Amino acid sequence: MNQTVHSAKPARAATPRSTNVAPRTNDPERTMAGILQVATAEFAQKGLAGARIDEIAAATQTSKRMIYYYFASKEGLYLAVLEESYRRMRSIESALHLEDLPPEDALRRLAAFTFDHHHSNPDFVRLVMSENMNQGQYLAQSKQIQKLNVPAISAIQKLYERGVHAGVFRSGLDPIDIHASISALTFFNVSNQHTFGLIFKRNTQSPQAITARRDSVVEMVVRFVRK
Amino acid sequence: MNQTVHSAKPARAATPRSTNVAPRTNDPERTMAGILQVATAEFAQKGLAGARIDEIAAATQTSKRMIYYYFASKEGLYLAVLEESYRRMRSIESALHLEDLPPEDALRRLAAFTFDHHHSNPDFVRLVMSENMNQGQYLAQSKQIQKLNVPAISAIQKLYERGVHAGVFRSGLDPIDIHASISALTFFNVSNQHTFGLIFKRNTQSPQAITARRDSVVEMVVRFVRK
DNA sequence: TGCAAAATTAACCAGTTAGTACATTTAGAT
DNA sequence: ATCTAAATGTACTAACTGGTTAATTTTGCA
Repeated sequence: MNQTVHSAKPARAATPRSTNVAPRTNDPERTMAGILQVATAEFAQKGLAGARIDEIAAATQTSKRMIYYYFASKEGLYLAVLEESYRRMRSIESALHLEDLPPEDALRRLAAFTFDHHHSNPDFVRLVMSENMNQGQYLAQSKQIQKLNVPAISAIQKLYERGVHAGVFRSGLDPIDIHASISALTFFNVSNQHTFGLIFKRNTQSPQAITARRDSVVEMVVRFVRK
Repeated sequence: MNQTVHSAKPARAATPRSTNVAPRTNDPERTMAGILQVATAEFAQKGLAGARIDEIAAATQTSKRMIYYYFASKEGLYLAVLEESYRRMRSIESALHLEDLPPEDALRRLAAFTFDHHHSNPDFVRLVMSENMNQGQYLAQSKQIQKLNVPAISAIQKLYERGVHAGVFRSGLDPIDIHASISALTFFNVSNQHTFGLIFKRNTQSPQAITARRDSVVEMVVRFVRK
């Protein structure tokens, strides 16, 4: 499947060798990005052990050799995928502007947003599941990732403290604990959809079911902190 | 590692062939149970794709041949492990006697019990994670499993209805939705412990942390249904 | 323009892994 | 005691899979 790359760069007509074959164009960034994109889908779908380097290579516009050239090993590629996914995830989270809303509205918005966020990024959810199956051993190797948490917590912390001062939230709660509950409720909805749907014979992913579940999750979070 | 099996059955001194080698004793049930036990640990640890039949065989007192004799394939063994785990899990759940308690106490007990249940059965949690990575395709094949859900829901349903009639729970809630929330909060605590602990630099599994988290989960559930 | 480093390709390889062929032994029924 | 079916062990294999070797092409720069 080595089709012509419709790159932004113009395909120069360099040294036409034998036939009218398009010349190779070097584009490291595009090559890496392409590999990462394909690998993300593959690892999210099948996990680290289930993913196949050959299949990733086949779905790429480049070759297997390039994977090893840029990422050194299957594990190296997996870690790169993990880091990239976390980074993208956190960057989206930042633009929520919870400061402008009254505390309870802000909390509702945060919970609903997190719910939708997980729901519309199943690949991220599955990568996190996969990494937990690996006991977090790859994430533990990442120097970059462990810095990206502070903003998420500081947002919820500020919001919570505003609510306490305004007299609408009860005091003595732990922001990380609140965050854990929000994550649990919203993550599970995606991560366990298959077994849960199967056992309770419910379509948990219909638009109605999703809306109802989101409302329930938001309500649960709000009632937990409300005075 | 073919040591003598200390079976309940007496090792008959049948036809001493050449040396003083203990004679083989046929014990299908023990063989199957042994395979299942080892395979449960292996699949829970590494998932379907990561598990190795050779390693399972090596950890058993029997041979690889026996795995295929009784379970036909790696997938067959995996499904058997999944079914057995679900069955064991549900059977423990049944003896809770929630009927004897006032509704809110019963709900607290149910939530706390589920929390402890997941916490002390990480292999089960990991098998469910693994099966969700497989999109539930193996659980979907199981005829037996999908019957075991009714008791869990009917318990929570009765409890909830009692609470509504007693005027302590608000009405209009869906028992399965309540169950989903309890499951989410308790399951996540085990399933995502590695990535969560890593990112928030917390030991989420210390006795104190576990107790605090359980209290928080129970409180959250109760506040959700309370009037 | 020439050249060294970076980027890329294609073919290849050795170890692993699920699964099997075949011979043998045990258990229970007659 | 004999016989048959169930149970088991040993050794093997074909395909897969992560990774590599070695040669080639492109690119930026002096």
